[in-house]
Amino acid sequence: MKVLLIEDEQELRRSIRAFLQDVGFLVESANDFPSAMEKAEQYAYDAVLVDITLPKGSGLDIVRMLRKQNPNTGIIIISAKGSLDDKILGLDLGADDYLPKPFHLPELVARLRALIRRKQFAGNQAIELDELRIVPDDKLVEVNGQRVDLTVMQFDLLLFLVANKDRVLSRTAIVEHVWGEMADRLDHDHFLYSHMKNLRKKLLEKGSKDRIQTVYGLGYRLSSHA
Amino acid sequence: MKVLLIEDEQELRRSIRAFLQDVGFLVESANDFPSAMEKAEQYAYDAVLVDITLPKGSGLDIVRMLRKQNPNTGIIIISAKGSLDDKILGLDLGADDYLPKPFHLPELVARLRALIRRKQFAGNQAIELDELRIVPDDKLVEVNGQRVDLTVMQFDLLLFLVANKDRVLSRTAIVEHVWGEMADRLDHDHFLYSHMKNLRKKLLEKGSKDRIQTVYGLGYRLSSHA
DNA sequence: TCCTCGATCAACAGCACTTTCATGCTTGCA
DNA sequence: TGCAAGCATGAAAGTGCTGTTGATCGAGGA
Repeated sequence: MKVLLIEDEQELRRSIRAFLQDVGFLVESANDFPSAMEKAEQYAYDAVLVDITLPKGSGLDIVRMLRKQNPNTGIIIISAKGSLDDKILGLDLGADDYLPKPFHLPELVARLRALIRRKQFAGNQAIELDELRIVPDDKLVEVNGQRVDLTVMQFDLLLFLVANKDRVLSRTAIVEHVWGEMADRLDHDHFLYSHMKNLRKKLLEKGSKDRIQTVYGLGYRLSSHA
Repeated sequence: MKVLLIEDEQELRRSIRAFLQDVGFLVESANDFPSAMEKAEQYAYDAVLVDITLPKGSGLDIVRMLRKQNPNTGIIIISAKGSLDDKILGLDLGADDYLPKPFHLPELVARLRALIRRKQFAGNQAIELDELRIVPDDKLVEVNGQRVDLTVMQFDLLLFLVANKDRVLSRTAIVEHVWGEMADRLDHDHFLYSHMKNLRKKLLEKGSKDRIQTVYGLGYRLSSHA
């Protein structure tokens, strides 16, 4: 996994780089706008981490260019400005995630991993698992060629399960990823039960295999070879 | 999270131990070289804190041994010698971090937590033993490619056995490591018998080799070359 | 405005897992 | 060989987790 790190503060750049390399990424880095642009144009990365405030330019321009050039590159904005505008603008331009400084490095790694996994399923490519077919961009799910109408929540839930197939996912992890920030509430589990039930029901009704398994005491797992 | 603390100064050892336990670590400690070596060899810890200057030996030898034995154990050197040589030597030998005395305990905890998290991310790899395959993060166990559904207890138990493969583990040690603090109020032997039985049964059912051996009067051992 | 549908939430019933218990088998040693 | 201690087994009790049902709430459409 190849990552481009665009960050002008030397100390931060070093620590991020070291940490990422520690956990197995290949890292290249750039410390100002021109060199970042050059590297970003020249090579294809799996993911790019970009600071918004750079010497001689704005990270937002890099985001714009990257997105135009290659839709498969994951883009995470890291920015000191906690400003909502920046966040919205960045995501509008096509960034995939936004991480305000200061952040914990393991958090960055987690998001990076999640992003790369997601990207593998992106594009307009369908994900196929025997009888199950999912087209993320079209929000389409089919079982044996027959369309299954899912609500947005159910769709996102299914996508997250499929993107992490054969892994046990904790309820907490699921809620955090699918419902995002509003996950602070207490009574997570019970409303997840309901959504799970509805999702399973709809899939089974259409004749899908019983792929979503409950792992007692841990969470859920979607099996690829049911 | 299990930590081994190797430190000869009694007062310091006590305060570190107390502090770490307060914030939720399970702590074992050793106060001289031989006993440290014994414990370090005997069990797999999540992390080891080791003082360089010890009675009857050097902490550096412990670092060397630990690193050779188990790449997944985090190692932090704590040393009064601020000498650069020691630091470099220690890190070269495979320690993950270096903390000169005197230090603040919260600082130690912070580094310890960071280290363990990093190690967990790095340790995302599967453990393979012929027909047996374990992916800790996915809570996945496979025998000849076929999934084995284990309960949480069974999984933790198996992981501990595998992490200490080819080593005889006493019942007490197993219970303490897998069940942690609540180990006191349990009827040790009897319920371990049950869990062992269930674990063996599930593995054998899927066609695994008979790896878990009973060592009469001592405990159990999981063989890597069954 | 009412109506419908989906999201959320609480309560309860059922079940899986854990732990204990009673019993019988195996091992090491005299 | 016999006996004590150590170990395995199956069954059953107890605990906590999960699925289900159904009520409430709010958004969007008629």
